[in-house]
Amino acid sequence: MRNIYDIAELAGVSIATVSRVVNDSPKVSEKTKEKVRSVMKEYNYTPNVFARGLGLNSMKTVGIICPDVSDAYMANAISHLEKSLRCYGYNCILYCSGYAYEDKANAVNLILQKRIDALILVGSNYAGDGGDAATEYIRNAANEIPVFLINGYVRDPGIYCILADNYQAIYDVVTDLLETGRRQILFLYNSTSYSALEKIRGYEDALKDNSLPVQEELKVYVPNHRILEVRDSLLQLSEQEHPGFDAVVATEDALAAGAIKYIRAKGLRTPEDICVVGYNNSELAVCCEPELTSVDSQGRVLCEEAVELMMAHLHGQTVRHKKIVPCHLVKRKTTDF
Amino acid sequence: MRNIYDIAELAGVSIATVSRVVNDSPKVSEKTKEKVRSVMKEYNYTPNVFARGLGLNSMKTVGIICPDVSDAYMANAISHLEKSLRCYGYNCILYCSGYAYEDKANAVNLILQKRIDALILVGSNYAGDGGDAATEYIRNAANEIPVFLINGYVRDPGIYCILADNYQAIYDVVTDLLETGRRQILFLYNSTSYSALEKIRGYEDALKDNSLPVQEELKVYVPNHRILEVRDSLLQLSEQEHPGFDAVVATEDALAAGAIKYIRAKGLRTPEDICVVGYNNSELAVCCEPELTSVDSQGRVLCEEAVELMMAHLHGQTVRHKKIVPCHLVKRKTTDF
DNA sequence: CTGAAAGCGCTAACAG
DNA sequence: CTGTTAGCGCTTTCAG
Repeated sequence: MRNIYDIAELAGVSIATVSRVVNDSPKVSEKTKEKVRSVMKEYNYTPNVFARGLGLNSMKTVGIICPDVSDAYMANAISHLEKSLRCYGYNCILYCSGYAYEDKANAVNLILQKRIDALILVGSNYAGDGGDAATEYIRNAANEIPVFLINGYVRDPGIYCILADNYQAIYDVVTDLLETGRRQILFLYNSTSYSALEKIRGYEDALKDNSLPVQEELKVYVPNHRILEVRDSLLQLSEQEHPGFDAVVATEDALAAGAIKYIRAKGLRTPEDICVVGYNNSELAVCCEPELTSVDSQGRVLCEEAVELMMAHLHGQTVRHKKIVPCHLVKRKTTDF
Repeated sequence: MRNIYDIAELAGVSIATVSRVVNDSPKVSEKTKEKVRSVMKEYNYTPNVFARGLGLNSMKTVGIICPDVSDAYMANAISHLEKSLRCYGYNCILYCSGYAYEDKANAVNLILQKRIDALILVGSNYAGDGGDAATEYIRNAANEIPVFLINGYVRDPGIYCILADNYQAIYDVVTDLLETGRRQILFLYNSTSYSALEKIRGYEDALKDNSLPVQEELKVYVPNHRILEVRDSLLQLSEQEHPGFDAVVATEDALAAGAIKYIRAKGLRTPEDICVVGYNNSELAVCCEPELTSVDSQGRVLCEEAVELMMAHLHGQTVRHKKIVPCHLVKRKTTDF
């Protein structure tokens, strides 16, 4: 493995010139550039990233943290982020933090020490429930490097938020459901993250705007997203005194899949007896039987926007702190509109 | 942001001592360690990773390449790898390469420049079909740093392979199917990667060992893993002259899910008319209706083994070049055994 | 346009 | 046990 001195000698120039060629500086004659480049090629020279990092205090690397890559939504997001970042010549270092506050804060602190150029937090879990205490570590991080939240929101300088319009998406879905005559709409969720809160708000507002009461029993929380467990929770619910429902709006496809399993277990039909709407438009949606109507939360768009914003910021431009991307409902067979 | 000189001065020692404390060298008195540590804490000092990398020529980072993190199997693997590696204090840099040969080779070359300590290639796509030309870039990489293949196999020094016993898994499944009287077993695959080849071999051997012929029409290749497209391929097949089948063994749950959709579309029943067995035991398996019997390919175990091997190797121990992990069939409702 | 030289912050002999 | 010092390979003034 040769270094810059070798190349300089081989090319008959100084290391400064080699460095300039590597960085494509305009103040080197095309002729010397040619010469140096050919030598670099011949000896298969690649600059040492550490030394480079030391000098520039940057390794063209951005940190990505998500609670769990094995979650389909996040995996998808990371896939898009990685791709977009690479287009700009940036690498990704990945950290899966888990969901606990302490673990998340810890992950952020650890990854900051890697001298990354920017930090991306995937998933609205990082915004907590919007409370100040829950986001302190994010604000600290933003003091050192720009922080980008995918689908989270923290209002503070240095923090940039790219969000799907989850409020509107749910508002619209519930409104649609109401219009087709559904009256008992179950809201099924498994998180109280920022975006979950937004979805709840959309649900409630749609009801209110149609002069319908918000029934607490119709907002049901399940502790995870395992399909069969969701089904069982619902089954259990139906054995207690529960008002019953003729539609379910879920904050995630897996929950909706659980609802479909429930409907089947009860010998009911969808959409006739109960409509179901999922969220994220994942593989699960089409795997369901019947196939699930689901809102597409535009993960790819969010990620691409985030990277674009980041690049603008890194190049010294001032960028907006918040960007909202509309969702899109993909109608399949579990709804009758 | 302070550096080692500041800390040295503040603590009244030399930078060498600070460095030793940072690296927890045993040849520093507890007393000075205490002192230095307290100063580091007080001023919130963290060593510069670049300078450190320059000196040690390592940043405790391993490169992970997979064709596509948005694939459930790979996302899962990466989740486990990341977790295990972090336990040993290693970071991950991630690269999603896509499936094309050139892109894969390119990814490997790019990531090598990052001076990673080891490289992990996730998915048997990296072994190609076992041909020499298809793995040249892997062997090149292994010349510089140890390479670990998750579910791939390349026999060459410096390359370590951790594999699920896919051959045996399929062999056993097919044998089970045969024992319950199935005779026309469709083998559904969408790749000719190393592990896919192993699975085919398991399928063929099981037939042969039961004195049954291998019918080429029963090995059907589909170009992707989109559930509905798989269904359509099968539907199309049934419209042509095709021997028909009473069981399907798929190399991936999504393909099996497609088969289930097909069965439903034809108005048939599973398992009565057609048994279905999937692979990887993913979320999709339980989302299917009825729930899918699936081979658990032990992704977590594979990854943990890989990291363990890697650490042993990095610590100078000699480790075996190949490790095979048995699979495990998870029986659900699409089979009658 | 090109070169010389001073760091960047840390590690690792080498001396005490 | 502790300090001195010479790099690690590159970037970047500052002169020419």
